[in-house]
Amino acid sequence: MRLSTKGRYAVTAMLDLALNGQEGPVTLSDISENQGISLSYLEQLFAALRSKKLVRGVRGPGGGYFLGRGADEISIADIICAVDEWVEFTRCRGKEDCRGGQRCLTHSLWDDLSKQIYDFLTDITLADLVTRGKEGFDGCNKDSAVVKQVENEAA
Amino acid sequence: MRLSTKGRYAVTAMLDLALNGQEGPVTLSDISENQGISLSYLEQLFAALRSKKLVRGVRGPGGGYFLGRGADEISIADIICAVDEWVEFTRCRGKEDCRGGQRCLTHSLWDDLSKQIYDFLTDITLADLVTRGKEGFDGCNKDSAVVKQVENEAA
DNA sequence: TAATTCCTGAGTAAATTACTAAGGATAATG
DNA sequence: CATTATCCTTAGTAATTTACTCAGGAATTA
Repeated sequence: MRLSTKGRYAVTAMLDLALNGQEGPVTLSDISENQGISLSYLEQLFAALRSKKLVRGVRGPGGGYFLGRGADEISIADIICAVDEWVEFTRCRGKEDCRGGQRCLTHSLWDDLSKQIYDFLTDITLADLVTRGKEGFDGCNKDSAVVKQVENEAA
Repeated sequence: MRLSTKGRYAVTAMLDLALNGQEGPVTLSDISENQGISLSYLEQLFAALRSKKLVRGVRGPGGGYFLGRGADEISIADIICAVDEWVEFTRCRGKEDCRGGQRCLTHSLWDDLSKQIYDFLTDITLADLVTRGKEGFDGCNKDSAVVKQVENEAA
């Protein structure tokens, strides 16, 4: 699994789509303005999302983007995989021999963790985020992991 | 949360340390050879790990690295945070006003997800990986998330 | 003293990120 | 039918990050 800022841009844009796409298509210009992402970069991201059928574009005036399927059928892992190339890390899978020992074990452990993260993000859908967000959210100054981290480093 | 190949190198190296550091320090040369990571890059990574007290270096012949504390007290999040700078993504936290609505909500949702991922990786320790790995592992050809993904794309 | 290891810093090629620019394709609207 | 709004495509690129090479210095053991 790979989770970079590129993936975040994609998830954020998809969230915007899930929130605003109820009564008609959402234009990239809207998302660009709402989320502070450049239009061209969005177009690049949406080319990838489109190719994985995660969004559907409608051309012409009044057009824009819809989610490609229900928000409850789109996982965070789907989105991240669409825009972040899945880079294979270990070298011992497939045809290469594993030298029967140490090296293989470490790599297997990594693979195991990688799968856990993937499964975790597969279980979270856009709909989940929207629902949870609308239920119990205390706004922008919420004690997020980011804030927590900054505080840790200050101490 | 950010999870790049750099973070993977660090986690893999720490796993190597957890597995091999039982009876004495492990040299970076060993890890370099075991995991196929260049020595200089390891030194760069270990400078970061050392500054966060996740490893302890012993100089001179017979020296090497130890884990800075018990493998059950080092989480994957600890490791990744040590080497991957934590980049703040949203712009509406702190002093900026949230324009009371849409933009803030999307960003909050992202923060929430970010926290979930962070908490998830905080709960997994090096010791967990080692234990789980030694218990029920079926080797290198295990059905990892990576393989699953490749299969999905082929279909 | 010599060897071995950690430790530090400078420099760098390759890849990735995030963007600008320029335009074509499609569809709604006056 | 001409205009306009949007998606869609391609090319290029500055800034950053990744992963590395090189060149040494510092501490410790033998």
